Amino acid sequence: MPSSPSDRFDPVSLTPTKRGEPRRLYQQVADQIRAHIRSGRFPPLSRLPAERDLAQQLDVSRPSLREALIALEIDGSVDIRMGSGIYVCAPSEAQGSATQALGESPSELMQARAAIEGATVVLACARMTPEALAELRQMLDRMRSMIAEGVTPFEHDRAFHMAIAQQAGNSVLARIVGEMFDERQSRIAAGLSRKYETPDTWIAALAEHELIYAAFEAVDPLWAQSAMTRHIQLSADRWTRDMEE
Amino acid sequence: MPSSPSDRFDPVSLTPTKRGEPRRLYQQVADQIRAHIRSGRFPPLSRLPAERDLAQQLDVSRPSLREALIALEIDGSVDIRMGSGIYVCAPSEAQGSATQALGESPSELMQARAAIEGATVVLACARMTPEALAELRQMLDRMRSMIAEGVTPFEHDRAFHMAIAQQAGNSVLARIVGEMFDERQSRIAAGLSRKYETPDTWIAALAEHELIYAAFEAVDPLWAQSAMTRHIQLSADRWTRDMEE
DNA sequence: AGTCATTTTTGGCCTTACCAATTAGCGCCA
DNA sequence: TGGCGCTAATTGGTAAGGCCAAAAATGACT
Repeated sequence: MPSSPSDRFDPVSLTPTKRGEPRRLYQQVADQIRAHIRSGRFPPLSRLPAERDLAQQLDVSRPSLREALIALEIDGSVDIRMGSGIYVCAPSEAQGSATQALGESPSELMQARAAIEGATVVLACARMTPEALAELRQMLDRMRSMIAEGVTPFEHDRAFHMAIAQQAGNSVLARIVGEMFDERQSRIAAGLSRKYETPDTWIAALAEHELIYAAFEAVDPLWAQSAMTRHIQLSADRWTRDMEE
Repeated sequence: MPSSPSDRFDPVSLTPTKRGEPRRLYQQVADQIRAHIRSGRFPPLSRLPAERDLAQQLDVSRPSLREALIALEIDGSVDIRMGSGIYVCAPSEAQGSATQALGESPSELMQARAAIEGATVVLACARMTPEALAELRQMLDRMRSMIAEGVTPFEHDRAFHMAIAQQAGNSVLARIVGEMFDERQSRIAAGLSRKYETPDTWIAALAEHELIYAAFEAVDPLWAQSAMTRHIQLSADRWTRDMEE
């Protein structure tokens, strides 16, 4: 057996993060709402849309949204008043996992990701093993087949970056890489243009992933670094381009 | 039947405390499960009944039970494994929400700092200005004079690192650098050895800072990067050495 | 008999649809 | 003007079903 005796627990932030691929839906939704709050679209003390409407806007079912709201209620981000509505708590007591300051633009986020993940791949390259390489290969293959089927490989994209960060053998770095990835995802969902999901952009992203993989296979840290940096840069370009259309 | 609207004076746990009578159902259910765990009916590491069965036993619907389970998952009481079951966490690391640090060793923290700040100085080097350089110079001079007076220049050390991160022109990076610096400081304070503050270690740290400054002055990104990486590495060495004495 | 691949079963994940309970606003009437 | 009751809006909770992942049972092959 592969015997995965070493996962579970890991309550890194307030929201449990499993290294396993599929993040549960309520966590993703909670992140999205948190991002909306931070971005100012849901100002403090304001009431957000009704459960049903919000569920539709975020494209999830109402029970899933309710689960996300419970998570947000527990960490003090929102206040749910029966029969009245859901209200954003004053930021003073919102001590949720990632209380970030405003003024962090998407491009800055991506630049920071490029810098940090660029440094991470160098470490990962030094500790790369045949097993980890095979795991990355498998992820890319599944990503490719999903694209062919017209499905958006959101989670596989995340899993690829996380697997590399994990391979760097530093749980602090892995945590930060994961948090920054989620932050981007949340903001993409926030600007609900979602043209981002056209097959073309995913094909391009896959090709860049392949390049990173090739660098790992060649055990070439500098190549891996530049490939990762370039991938995130291009990803940012695609993102902003789609947003402004 | 589940409702029993007005009994249950049991405002335990960290669940939101509302004075209003009708506590939400998921909170009541979560409390029931917590009680069962404490009473030994659900021993640690055991698997509790399947969702469907448990919902029936507690006489609530499945969505309500799931909401309760999410609350328990967030505060670390249970671990939900898809396709496998719901398991009671070991009491050691249950509760206490903000237990972020577990599994993140000090050496990992410092390695992550070295990687991230190493990448940050490269960006900062590219945007370095005479004004920023003068500011760094001033910080180092004040640091030197404080050491001479036998005062520990804690804040100036932080300010030096933060000024560089700021100069990189990326607020996301600056935030992360600050958070990681503070994380180390808090852990130093936790392990109350504090021999760390001997003048010798500060003199060494100052010399390393001077080296970083010299690299900036020469506008040599690679030199700056290696100087910063080395500084953090040596800093980690001093720290761990002092800790184990 | 032992081992590996395959199938079946278990169990969590998510959705649609429905009804009930509560609150807030509005108009009505004294 | 002020209180009262009604209605619409909104959250609370339930039921049933399909889907997918993980473990357990099965069977074929060596």
